[in-house]
Order: sequence, then structure tokens, then C-alpha cells
Amino acid sequence: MTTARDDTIAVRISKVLAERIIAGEIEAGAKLRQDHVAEEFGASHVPVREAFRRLETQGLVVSEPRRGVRVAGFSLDEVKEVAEMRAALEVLALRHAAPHLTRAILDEAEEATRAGDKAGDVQAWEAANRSFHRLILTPCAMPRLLRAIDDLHTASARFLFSGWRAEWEAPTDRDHRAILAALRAGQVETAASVLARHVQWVGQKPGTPAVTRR
Amino acid sequence: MTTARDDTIAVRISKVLAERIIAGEIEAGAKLRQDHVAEEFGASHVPVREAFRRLETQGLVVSEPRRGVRVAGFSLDEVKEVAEMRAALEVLALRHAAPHLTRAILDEAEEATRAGDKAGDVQAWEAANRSFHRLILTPCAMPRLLRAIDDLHTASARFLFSGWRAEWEAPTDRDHRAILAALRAGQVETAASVLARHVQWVGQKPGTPAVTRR
DNA sequence: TCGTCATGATTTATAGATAATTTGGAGCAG
DNA sequence: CTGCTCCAAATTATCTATAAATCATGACGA
Repeated sequence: MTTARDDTIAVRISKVLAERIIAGEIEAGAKLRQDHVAEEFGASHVPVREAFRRLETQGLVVSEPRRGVRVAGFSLDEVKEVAEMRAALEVLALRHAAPHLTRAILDEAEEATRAGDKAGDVQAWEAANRSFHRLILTPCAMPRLLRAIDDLHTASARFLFSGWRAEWEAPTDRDHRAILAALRAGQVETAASVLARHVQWVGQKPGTPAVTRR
Repeated sequence: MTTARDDTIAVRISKVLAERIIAGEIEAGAKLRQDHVAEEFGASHVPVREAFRRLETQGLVVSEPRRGVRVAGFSLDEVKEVAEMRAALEVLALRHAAPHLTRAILDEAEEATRAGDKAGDVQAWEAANRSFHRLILTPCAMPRLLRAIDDLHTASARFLFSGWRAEWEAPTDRDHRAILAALRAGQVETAASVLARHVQWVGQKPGTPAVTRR
């Protein structure tokens, strides 16, 4: 949540808007009008426009030429799509990261898991979860892949927040521990398959309300 | 190659620049100065700026804040990264597309393969190849996934053009035919594994010159 | 030799003008 | 009276032109 002082106005705007969309403050399908946003941020419409482009690449809004941008709807199908993409890409990243995983990194990841278990709300849990995944995947040293995964994470987060806004309890994350155990034992394939299942679990949770159909 | 009359100037500029970068007319690492581009297209710098953003999401340029954009370098590592991402995602897409593949689609794909074999230059072959992949993957009906794959295709194309600009001959595409045969026989997993290998083949071709190291 | 400061070049932001799309209503056919 | 087409006004995105902020470069002084 650090709106760094030195990045450009466009980036700042895009970050704030992204937070709002993820948090569900702006409903899916809503039109985003550049003048209004510009006025709110005390800026002009050109940086707003660039912010929109950024959000578009993250898949948070869709832009129809000359007709403005709307907040992307996320049906159950889209959520599942994101989950499956994440599974495919994270498995790939893990396979490449595995040889470079040090004990220190795994310890840090375990720490992140504990933080997630102790988390009081969804936001904290999501942050810890993301940090876990980032820790074990970053050593793959594939920047483009990591960027793609990160964008998919924010899309997932959006779904997560929409579903369990009110009632929620931190699940002790067995999957994370299983992954770490497999990695410690050098069983990369086992870790990968657990990871794949783990990622898709989010998309399959039944009885999820508030999935706007657009 | 159709610069549609009705899309926005920014899109038009981005398409032209993308073609140039892919074709290797602009060398990797070169700075793109917005004023120059703007002048060349007889436009202002705002649409140019948006075009840059578009190119950034395709991974064709990298943008450092307040320091402009440069054409993305593509080392062998990056090419392999793209190939592996493509493999992972195309396999996923194929698994979902398989149940919806009709005989008509497969026939069309075979037609595309033949067109590729008859192709006289790399550009024609690439177009046919891309069309083949698109044909058999589109029925998966996962728009986000398809967009990601498409971006990876253009990145691959860039590498392809850089390597075999002068000497090149159309390889009769055994892989494509094997994939089609497997799909016709309902052996989805076989098709998927051939596809995975096929996609990575591009990234492993040895003796590839002109891979700028940046 | 190193640090500071001015100058030139370039990105970034603003304000105003232009073009396209949508919306609402009037007129006409069914 | 209902529904459709067509036209005009308002709204909105898009573009141009201009100003401000930032970064790189090289000279000058310690």
C-alpha cells in the first residue's frame, strides 16, 4: 500500500484504482470515466488514460475503443480460467526455481505460512499467501513469467475478497507445508503437483456468493 | 497487416512499431523517443505514449520511469522463457479446446499446415503457423488465456525473424500433422505432449545467430 | 580528482480543441 | 396507440499544442 512518492502520477492512480477494484468498491461492469477520475485526483486526463492502460494489462478493466473502459466482470468461468493459468505457470516457475532454492529461502517461506495462519483478516492472509508464492518462485529468474504470475495473483485476490468479505477464518495452510516438505526432500514433482492442486482450490471452492455475472 | 481505418491512432502506431521491432528493423536496446515517433506519424506524443504502453504489455519494449522506453532485448534465456510459457499455456488451452474441436476445424487446421509448407518466406510461414495454433486453441473459450498466448506468439516471431532472415526453407511440419492425427483419434494427451515439444523446439534450435545479448 | 552547478535534451503533465458515440425526441408507418 | 427510423444535442473519448518537471552532460572551482 505504499504509494511511492517518486513514481509517476499515472502509476499512482493505477495503484489506487486497482486497490478499489480488487476490494470490490467499484462493481464489475461499471464505467470508469476519465474526467471524473482526473478531477478526483486533481490531475488531467492523460495520466488517467495511461493508468487505464495499466489496469487493462492486469486484466482489471476492459477497454472498448472510443467507448471507454469498464471494470472487468469476473464470472465463475473467468475465475477458473485465472486459476488454471496460475497453476500452469506456477508449476513451470517452480520447476525452474527448485534447483536454486536455499534453506534460507525455505525457512522464510515457512515463516510466511505461519504469518498467514495467524492472519486476522482476508487482506493479511492474502498478503502472506502471495509472499509465500513469490518466495519459492522468484529464484526461477524468469522475469516475464513472474510478471505474468503476479498479474494473475491480483486477479485471484479480487475474487477472494469478493467472496469472503464478512465471514472468514484463517485456514491452517496444509498445502503450503506439504510443498515445503517436498521441496526440502528434493521431490520437485511432488511439490509441483501439490502446488497445482493448491492453486486451483481457490477457484473450486463451492458456495461462493457475489460472483457477478455481468 | 490491416491497419483498420477505425481504430485509434495509438493502436495504429503500436501496430506499425510492433511490426518493425518484430522484423528487426529497430535493434534491441534502442531508445524510442516519443517526439521523433510522433513527428514521423504526424501525430502528437500522447498517442505515441499509449502505443508504448501497448508494446510494453506485449513485452516488445521495456519502460523505465522518466527515462523513456527501449526496445526489449532478447537473449537466448528470454527466448527460452517465452517458449516454455507458450508450451505450458498452449497445452492448457488445448486440453480445454479438445472437446469442442469439430472435424471442420481440424480440416481448416490441416489446410493451414499445408499453407505453411508451401510458404516461400519466413513471414508467410509464421502467419500460417500462428493460424494453425489459433485454430486448434480458440475453442477453449478462455479469452484471457488466448490473449496471453497471442502475445507470446509475437515475441516468438521476433526471434524467428531475427534468426532466419536470409536463408530459410519451409520445413514440412511433421509436428502439426502428428497433433492433428492425435486429435482426430481422440488422444488429447498425446496431442498435448507433442504440442509442448513442438513449441519448445523453436527455442532450442542451435546455431542461431543474431541473438542480441543486451 | 572530485563535487557542484548550469545548460540542453526528454519525459511527463495540463489545458483546450476535435471527432465520435450515445441519448432523447420528433415524425411517420403499421 | 405502438413501434421504428432519423435527426439533433449532449456527453465522452481522443488528439494537439504548450508548459512544467526531471534527468543527463559538461564545465568550472575546490
